[in-house]
Amino acid sequence: MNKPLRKLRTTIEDLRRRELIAAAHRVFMQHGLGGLTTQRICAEAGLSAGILTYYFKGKDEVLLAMVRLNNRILSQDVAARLRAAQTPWARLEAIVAGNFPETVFTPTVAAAWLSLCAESGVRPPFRRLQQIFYARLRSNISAALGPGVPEALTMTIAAMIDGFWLRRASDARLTSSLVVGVILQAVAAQLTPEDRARMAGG
Amino acid sequence: MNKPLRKLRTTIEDLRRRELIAAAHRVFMQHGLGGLTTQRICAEAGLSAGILTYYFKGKDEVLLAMVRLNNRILSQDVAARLRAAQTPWARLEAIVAGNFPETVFTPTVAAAWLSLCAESGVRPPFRRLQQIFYARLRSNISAALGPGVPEALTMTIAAMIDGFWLRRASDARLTSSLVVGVILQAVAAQLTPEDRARMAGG
DNA sequence: AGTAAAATTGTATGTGCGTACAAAAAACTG
DNA sequence: CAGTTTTTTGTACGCACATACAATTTTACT
Repeated sequence: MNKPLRKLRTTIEDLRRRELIAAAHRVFMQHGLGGLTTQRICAEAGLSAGILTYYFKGKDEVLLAMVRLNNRILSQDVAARLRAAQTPWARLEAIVAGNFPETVFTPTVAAAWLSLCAESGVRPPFRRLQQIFYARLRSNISAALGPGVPEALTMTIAAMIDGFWLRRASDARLTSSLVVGVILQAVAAQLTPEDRARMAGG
Repeated sequence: MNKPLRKLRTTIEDLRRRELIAAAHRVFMQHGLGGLTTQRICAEAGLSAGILTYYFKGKDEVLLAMVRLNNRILSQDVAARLRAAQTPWARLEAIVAGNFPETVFTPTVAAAWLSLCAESGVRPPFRRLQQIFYARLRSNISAALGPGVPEALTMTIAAMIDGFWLRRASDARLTSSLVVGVILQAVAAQLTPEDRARMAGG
């Protein structure tokens, strides 16, 4: 009888993997990709230094899993807000606001996010994840805007979201609500009156 | 007579410093902040490994000087374009286009730039330089737009510039001309017809 | 030419990192 | 409880880096 043994094995293995990935995520948020060391990850998880290579092939595997977790968290937040939205305009608000959660839009997190984007530009696996993430963002924006709205507007919205995150790393005064307001106002100014009416309607 | 000796001393010292800073800049553009090692800097300058600590207090001094050089290059490019511009709208075009030089707007450079921004969020000296740079960018935009145009528009323009640079690190298709066109179109759409006329006029 | 100063080299030192691994501890099985 | 497997620990190795420094070469001046 080795069924329960195997089951426990995988259970503990999955548990530890999740713990380490979550710990890596917390360390990443506070120290960025440069300060994300195996020692710190294990310490944050309350485990010993060498445990990482027992459950993972190496640091990179943890990193990729951590990025996936990061993307999942953000996407789920946006998805929840989208479900609650009733009008196209409310859906746009949901996407924009969802990309600037009050408690997360901090210089520290922004710097961490930037360090990841910089790495994404150099390392193909990270780049792929980044592209998937962006594709979903673009798709969400396009869907919210509806047909007939130019693709260029989608690009500018995505660029503004990224741009304000980049700026946040160095700007202590930037707040979530300010940024969301500015972006939404800019979008509204670029829509035709008919589009505005349609999106406010339903 | 030690006058010429002193002169030569400072001349060579200045020369070497400039060479090392320029070499650091080239290495930075290609390898980012993470790949910017003292060995590589010295090799790029055609000098030996230990020379760096002879002319600088340490790596950080070179880094800061390198960032200043980087900002100066970008600022001078924009300044030259601004001098050639005749109308407010042309000045705005100069600023936007000047932030996306064709030969520089590449994934490699974008990744390097991002790695610097990430570091700026964490290290105060870098942050200060970044803030100075941004202040000038904002000031240029505001001056080009002229009085009466809301501050929010300035923010969105700056954010779009940063955002497209961030995106460029992961997006192989993004081109300079495309991005400049999209930004200018977005700005035009947010201006009142009167403002547009005024800016096109003179 | 000769000598003192300056400039450059090459290497040594200490640090922090990722990873490998043997030993210890814990958990499970019959 | 003894045996076996799984899990965890602590440490050790190799590598890359920034920096310090003694040795060497080059330059400047009389």
